[in-house]
Amino acid sequence: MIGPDQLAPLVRQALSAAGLPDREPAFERPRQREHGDWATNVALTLAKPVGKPPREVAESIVAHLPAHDGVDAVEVAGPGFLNFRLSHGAFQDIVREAVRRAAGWGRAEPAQPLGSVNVEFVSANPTGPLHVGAGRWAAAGDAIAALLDAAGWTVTREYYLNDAGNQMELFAESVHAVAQGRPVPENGYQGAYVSELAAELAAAGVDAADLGEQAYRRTRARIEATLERFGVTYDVWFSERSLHDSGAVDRAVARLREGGWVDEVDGALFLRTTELGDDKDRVLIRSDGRPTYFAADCAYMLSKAERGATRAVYLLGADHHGYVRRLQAVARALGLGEDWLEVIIGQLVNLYRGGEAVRMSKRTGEMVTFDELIDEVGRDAARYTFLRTSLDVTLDFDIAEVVKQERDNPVYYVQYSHARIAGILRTARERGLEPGAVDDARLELLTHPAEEELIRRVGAYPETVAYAAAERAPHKVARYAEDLAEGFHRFYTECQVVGEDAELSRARWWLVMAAKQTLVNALGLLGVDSPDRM
RNA sequence: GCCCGCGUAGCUCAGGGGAUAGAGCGUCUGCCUCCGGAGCAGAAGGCCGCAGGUUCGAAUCCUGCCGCGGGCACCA
Repeated sequence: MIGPDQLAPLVRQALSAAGLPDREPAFERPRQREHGDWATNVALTLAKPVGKPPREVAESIVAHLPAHDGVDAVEVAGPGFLNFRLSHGAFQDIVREAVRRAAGWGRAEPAQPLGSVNVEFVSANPTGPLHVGAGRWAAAGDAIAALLDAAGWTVTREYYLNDAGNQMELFAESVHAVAQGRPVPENGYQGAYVSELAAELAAAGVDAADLGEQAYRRTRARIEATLERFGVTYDVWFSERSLHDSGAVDRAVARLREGGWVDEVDGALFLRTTELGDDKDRVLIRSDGRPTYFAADCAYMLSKAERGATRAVYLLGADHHGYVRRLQAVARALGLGEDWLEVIIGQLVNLYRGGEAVRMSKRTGEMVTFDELIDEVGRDAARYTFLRTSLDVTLDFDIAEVVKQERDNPVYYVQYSHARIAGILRTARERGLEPGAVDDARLELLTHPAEEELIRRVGAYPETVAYAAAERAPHKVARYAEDLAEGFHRFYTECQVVGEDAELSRARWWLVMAAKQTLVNALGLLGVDSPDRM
């Protein structure tokens, strides 16, 4: 693969030979095809310090640039860009490498493991079925975890179960009340789910004393089943209750106290988070002696570190962004290091049905469940719709729209390109094409513009994965997949794979294999299937 | 009031300080003797919210303003 890592040293040699000041050149993929495969603006940045016109600087760099097998031509263009055109040999290498590395194509190969990252996402309270908003965190958390894995991290996917505390008690009381025909308590949980649950438990002959616990277990099992159905598999389901039961909360509080971060005011224990960037101090232990949810959060964070995480990613909805400062404060108070904690805030999902807003309240029970969404639009379309948009943007999800465009959804555009390739391979087999080994294929025959463009897009895959991982931005993979699919569809329209010329057929067979592998890998990061038929 | 995010085509959204700002949907025009037309080619459609600033160069970075969404508990 020829990229900035290979080109930068050449440019620096040229700078030195031309008597220009040394500088690390920045490279970019030009938007316009005529501008080549890679471009750098070094000449523009050097023009002023050197006191020469940018194009003149650019010319002198080109004049001193060492030759390289992978580079065919270097041109000065526009205000003073250096445009690099890769050689056909470099293009052939892309096809061979994609095929050879197969499932590993696009994965980083760091010399040292990057470390162990804990990715926590969804973590919705087990007091009812997951609603549609949780779907965004399920899709995004899973994809970010996959991206970090591809970047070279050892990844743990984790769900934090809030199975202790007030909301849990309120939930149990609500189920009790409904079961006994009483009105649910103030701010309690109501709606169809709670009634159905109460009826189910009664039918199963569950003892009244056990009602709350059984309600929790069933709800938790349902959440697990929904996520499983969505294709999200967690490594760890972590119980908040276990933190209290094991004394982890007490240990965390003790540790914070030893660190000198704790004050007692009016009988309550406060963590002095203001000194650590928060806007007010936070209560750890209430004046009645009960620990807060926040105390459990501290213990939970400590637990992640003690279980070996060298980094922890918290994926939170924008409705929790007020937590960020206090979480950062806790990480500092626990001495976990500057980069240990990473909070990703995702904007919320607005749900519509035919342009009509759908409210999502768990307590009143008025909502569309995540399960219903999967039923209506399907797993792949749901995942893809969640992942196609940046997490920084509030997502308007119109169920009717996504259902209506079942054929126009971009996910099918991408999947269709894969199915088409699978179809080509079937045809090739039927017609007796023997592709041979990729190393024996005459890839130099792939000179059609549509072929070169497809190879170029396949070749952009590893840098896309690296960038998407660094930015924690799964949507960049989705957008890339659409570009790749487009490149394939254009190639398909212009070039026949299985044809008269056996050598050309073999070469194209391997090109199409490289594209197929790249589609599978990219969609795999997003948790979307690559079907052979649609 | 303070904090976070967002204002880009009719709609939903990409856009990594660069060269002529893109895609899907919608609208309009073409393309199936040929490996899958869930496709391809083309057209129309833009004060990149507004105003300053930094820069050789700003949709992109900084400041202010306007608009939209979210958050500011001894709740979780």
